[in-house]
Amino acid sequence: MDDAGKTAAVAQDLPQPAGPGRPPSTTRHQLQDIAIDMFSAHGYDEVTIEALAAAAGISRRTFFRYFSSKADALMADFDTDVERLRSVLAGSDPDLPMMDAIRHAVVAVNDYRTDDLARLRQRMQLQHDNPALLANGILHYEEWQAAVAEFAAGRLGQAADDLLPQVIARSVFGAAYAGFMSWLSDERGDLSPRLDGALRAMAEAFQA
Amino acid sequence: MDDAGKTAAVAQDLPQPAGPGRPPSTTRHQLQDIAIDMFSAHGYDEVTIEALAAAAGISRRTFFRYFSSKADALMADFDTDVERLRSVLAGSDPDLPMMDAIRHAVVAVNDYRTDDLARLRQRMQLQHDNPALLANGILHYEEWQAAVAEFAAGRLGQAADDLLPQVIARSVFGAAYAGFMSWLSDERGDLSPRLDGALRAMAEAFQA
DNA sequence: TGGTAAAGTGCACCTAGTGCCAAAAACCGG
DNA sequence: CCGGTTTTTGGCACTAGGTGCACTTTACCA
Repeated sequence: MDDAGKTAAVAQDLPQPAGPGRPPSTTRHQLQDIAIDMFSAHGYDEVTIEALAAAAGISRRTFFRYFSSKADALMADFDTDVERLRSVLAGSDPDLPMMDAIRHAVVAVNDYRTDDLARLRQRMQLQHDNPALLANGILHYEEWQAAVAEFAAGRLGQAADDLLPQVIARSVFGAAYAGFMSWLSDERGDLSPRLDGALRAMAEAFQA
Repeated sequence: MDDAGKTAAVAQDLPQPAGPGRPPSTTRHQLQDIAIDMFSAHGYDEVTIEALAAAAGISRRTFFRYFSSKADALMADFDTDVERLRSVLAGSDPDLPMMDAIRHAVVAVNDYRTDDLARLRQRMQLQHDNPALLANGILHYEEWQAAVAEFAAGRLGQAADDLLPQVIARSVFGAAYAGFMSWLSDERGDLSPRLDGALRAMAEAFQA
């Protein structure tokens, strides 16, 4: 399957067709990469949007055409991740118990290639170190939780904003996030087993 | 026990002793009340700190001596809530199963009096309606989760940042938050049963 | 009455974010 | 080759949150 995995995230950034009008000077991904590097190197607060835009060869004003906020520069592809989560959940085996289906989907969606994983680690590290990034991140995670809630609701024959689907979605997220943090604290560990372990641990913990 | 419950939160705002130096013009609670009212009435984004400070009879600069940010104006007493959670957890019956202890503590800490509950509802509503407030809130909730994680770690004989305590703390928070949201969506419902129900639902959901 | 400590205030300044409008750079049909 | 169209870019002015610093106000105490 070559680099089809990468394409999923980059695709919408490179619509080769090139219709009329002036072509974009850069892409969200390019900007994200620059942002990750600069934030990691000098600290989030110390990097002004001015400097970031300059490094990318665009103007300050143009930066805000690519991202609605400075913190969002790290969330370029997360929204597509949520889309992938949605589709994986939708296509999961109906005979599989709900929690297993969710766990498999979460692990599958986060099965990045090595270099993407390194990038993700940098991003999570920044988010872990800087409150502003964590705060902003949660706004995106709401969508992630909504995706899980909708799936759970479908399985349970309830509405997505009913108590049980929400409890499941939000506690699953919490467990998954703990898995991410655990992975982050280990210099050399794989993400998938951490996520799987975290979600299994939750299920087990609440049986005793 | 009269209004001892209220005192817990207000106490540190009214240190009657009055040592040397100029006495404060107001309190964090007063400011919070004003903020809740103004935000609810005109919308969070529309209320400038200038206006808020003016309504409280202080200067813009002074506002930032009470709160480190505009959004924090709604979090005046949350940090003391976390302290209460910590002490309730610490004093819980060692024979009680961990999850029961956590559930009881969470419910107990959120057993507000009627008027405080109305205030809490307003606060949660604002937080639900405004992304900036939700984002800021999560920063405080990290402390809440840390309190639960430390308790769980103690019970399990692990470190607070080990995987399992973190999974428990973060999933419990997720479930509790779902309980809060459920309570919020009902015009007339009690908070305690929602929280209790949410935490029980989580335990049950992960057994099947 | 003067001193000291704590709180308030004014001011200058930086940066994130937005609205508006003009300029640049691609494409198209003639 | 040219003018029109479309899309992105960029400059400019402006608002508002947040901070550092120096100074003033208001209390208590000796």
